[in-house]
Amino acid sequence: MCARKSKKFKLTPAMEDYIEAIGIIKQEQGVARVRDIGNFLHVKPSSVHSALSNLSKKGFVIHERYEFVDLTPEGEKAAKDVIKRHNILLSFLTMVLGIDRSVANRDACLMEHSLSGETVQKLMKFIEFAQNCPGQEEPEWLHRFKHYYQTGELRDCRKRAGK
Amino acid sequence: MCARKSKKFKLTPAMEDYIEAIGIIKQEQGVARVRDIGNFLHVKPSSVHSALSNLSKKGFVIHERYEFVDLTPEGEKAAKDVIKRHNILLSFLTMVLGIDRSVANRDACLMEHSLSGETVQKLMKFIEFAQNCPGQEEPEWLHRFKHYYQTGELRDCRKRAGK
DNA sequence: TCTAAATGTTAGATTCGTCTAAGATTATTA
DNA sequence: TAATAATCTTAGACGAATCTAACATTTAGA
Repeated sequence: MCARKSKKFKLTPAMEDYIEAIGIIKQEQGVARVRDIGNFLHVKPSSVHSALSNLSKKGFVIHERYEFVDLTPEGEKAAKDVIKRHNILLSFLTMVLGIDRSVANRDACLMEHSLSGETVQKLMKFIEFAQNCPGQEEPEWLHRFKHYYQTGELRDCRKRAGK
Repeated sequence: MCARKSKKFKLTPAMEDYIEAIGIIKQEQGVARVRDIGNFLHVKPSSVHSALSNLSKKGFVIHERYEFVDLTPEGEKAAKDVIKRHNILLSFLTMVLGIDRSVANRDACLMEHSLSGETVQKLMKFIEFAQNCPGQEEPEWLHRFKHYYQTGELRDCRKRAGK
C-alpha cells in the first residue's frame, strides 16, 4: 500500500498537463503557442520549451522552432483521455458533492493523473446514473444527500422492495 | 485551470507519504525503523534517510542517528490527516463505486494528496449518508446504482414527493 | 521598411526525490 | 566475546521540472 514510484504511467503528471493544455488551447483557439501553454499552466516559456522538446522526442507533440505547437495522433489520444478524466471528476465533484466549481476544478486538475481505468469507468457510470434517472432534474437520493449535508438529518430511507 | 506548482501544500506528496507511513507503522508495530518505512513505500533506506532529515528539519519527525523514528505532535497531526483522507477515498471507492480493494488502495494513495478540505468534508458526508441510511445494509439508491452498473438498465427512479 | 515589442530559444542553476556503492554502527549468534 | 548479519548513514550521481538571464526570431506599427 502506498508505494512511491508510479511505473504504471508512461507520462508523468507534468507531461499529461502539457498535453492536456495543448488539447484545450487548440480546441478553444485553433492553434497553440508556447506562450499560451505557459499562461495556461502558469509556467515560464522556457519551461514549456523544455517540456515540448521532451514530448516531441516521445512522439506526442510536433514542434518546429518558432512554430505553432501541435499534437500527434498519439498526443491527441492522450489529451482526450486526460480531459475525459478531468471532466468526469469535475462532474462528480460539482454535481454529486455540490462543490464550488473553482475548488472542484483545482481538485480535478490534481486528481486527474491518479485515476485507474477501473475508477474512471465506475465514476462515469455513477454520474450517468445520477444524471439519467428519468423524469426529474435531480434524483431523489441526491436530493436527500443534499438535505443530509445541510441539516445532518437523515430522512426516510425506506427499505428497498426486493431482497 | 490546471496550474502546475501547488503552493498550497506545505508538504509535498512524497513527504506526506513518509509521514503517513510512519504513522501507520507506529500504529501497527509500536515503533518505526528506517527499514520498515523503506519497505512500506518501496524505496531504499538511503532515500528514507534523506526524507527523514528533511522532515526533521521541518519539525515533523524526530530522528536521532541509529534510533527509531518518531513523529512530533505536528507530525502526528499531519499523519492523522493524510490517513483520514486515504480512508475516506478508500471507502468511497470500495463501498460506493464497488471497486476492487487493491485497485482502490492504489488510487487512494495517489489521490489522497490532492483533496481540498471542502472535498474531504463532502465526501465524508456522502459516505456517512450511504452508510447511515437506517434499517438496511445498503441504501436503495446504491443498490440501484449497482444494478445500473451491471445491466445498464435504469429501474424506477420515481419522483421525489415534495418540490 | 525598419525598428520596437512580442514571442521563442538556449544555457546554466536549483530543488526534489530517487538511486548505488561504500562505510559505520548495532544486533545476533556460534 | 568475536565474527557475522542486519541495519543505518554518507557521499555522490541522476532525471524531472522548474527558474533566470541572455540571446534569437518573428510580428506589427510608425
